[in-house]
Amino acid sequence: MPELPEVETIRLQLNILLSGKTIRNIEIISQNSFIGDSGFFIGKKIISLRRIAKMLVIDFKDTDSSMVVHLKMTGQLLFRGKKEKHTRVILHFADGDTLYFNDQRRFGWMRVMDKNVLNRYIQSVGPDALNELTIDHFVQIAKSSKRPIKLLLMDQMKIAGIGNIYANEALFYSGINPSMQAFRLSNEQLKKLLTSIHFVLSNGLKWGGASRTHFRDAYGKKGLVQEHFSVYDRDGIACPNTCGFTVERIILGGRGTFFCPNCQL
DNA sequence: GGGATTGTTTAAAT
DNA sequence: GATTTAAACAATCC
Repeated sequence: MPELPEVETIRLQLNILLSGKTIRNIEIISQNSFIGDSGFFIGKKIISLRRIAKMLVIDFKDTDSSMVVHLKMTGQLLFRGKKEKHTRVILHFADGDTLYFNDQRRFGWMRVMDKNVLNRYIQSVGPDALNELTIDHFVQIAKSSKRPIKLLLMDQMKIAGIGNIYANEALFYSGINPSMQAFRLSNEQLKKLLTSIHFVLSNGLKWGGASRTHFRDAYGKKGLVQEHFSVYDRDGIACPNTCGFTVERIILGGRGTFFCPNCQL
């Protein structure tokens, strides 16, 4: 479930913990969890970590390839972890430190990615929802789409970093129905929505991410966002605005969608 | 044992 | 051709 705040939480931690370290060995426990030749990174030194949309990019000195990680639903990256049932890959560093990649459902992956391939991907994703998205660009994106606004928010090719949790929450804070066609929203509504997006994402980061089920930070700690959910995973529970209605759950684009039918029109 | 779960990709449809 | 929708996929839990 890691979305922008969760991945960014881990990136900030690992950037400090791993920068300067040299890979001694990569232990692959589940073959499918590491794509490409892991041997490529042995002896290579980490420069720093980047986040592209929901992916983590580890850059190394003197190479044209990076190590890219996608946590998908249940992935975890634990610094100095220990081997457990769902450990898929272990990075061993020259100084004896370790990084464990655990992934219960094995949807996530680590891979070797050539700079050209990575740059092509970077070109294809939209502006980062937290750091790059301007109101002008947001209006332009919204006005040119007939899709329900929630699906547009979650489309990484249009806007990068927002997943199901933060899409639902941002729409609640801006009082917009998730099914509303994007181009029908007024400039005023879009402005409010962008403010809400920045609000829920920066709060998500402040609280260390959402750990409803699997998410843990690099130290194995849970985030606190789930204690602040307004609508996500709260169907049948009273609207936080105490308007007298309860949160409803519908399916939109095949995904669970939560909203207050009274406060979000 | 079927349905729900996620983000991404690919194919099909408009 | 571009935009949009649907299905498929990875694997596991309840």
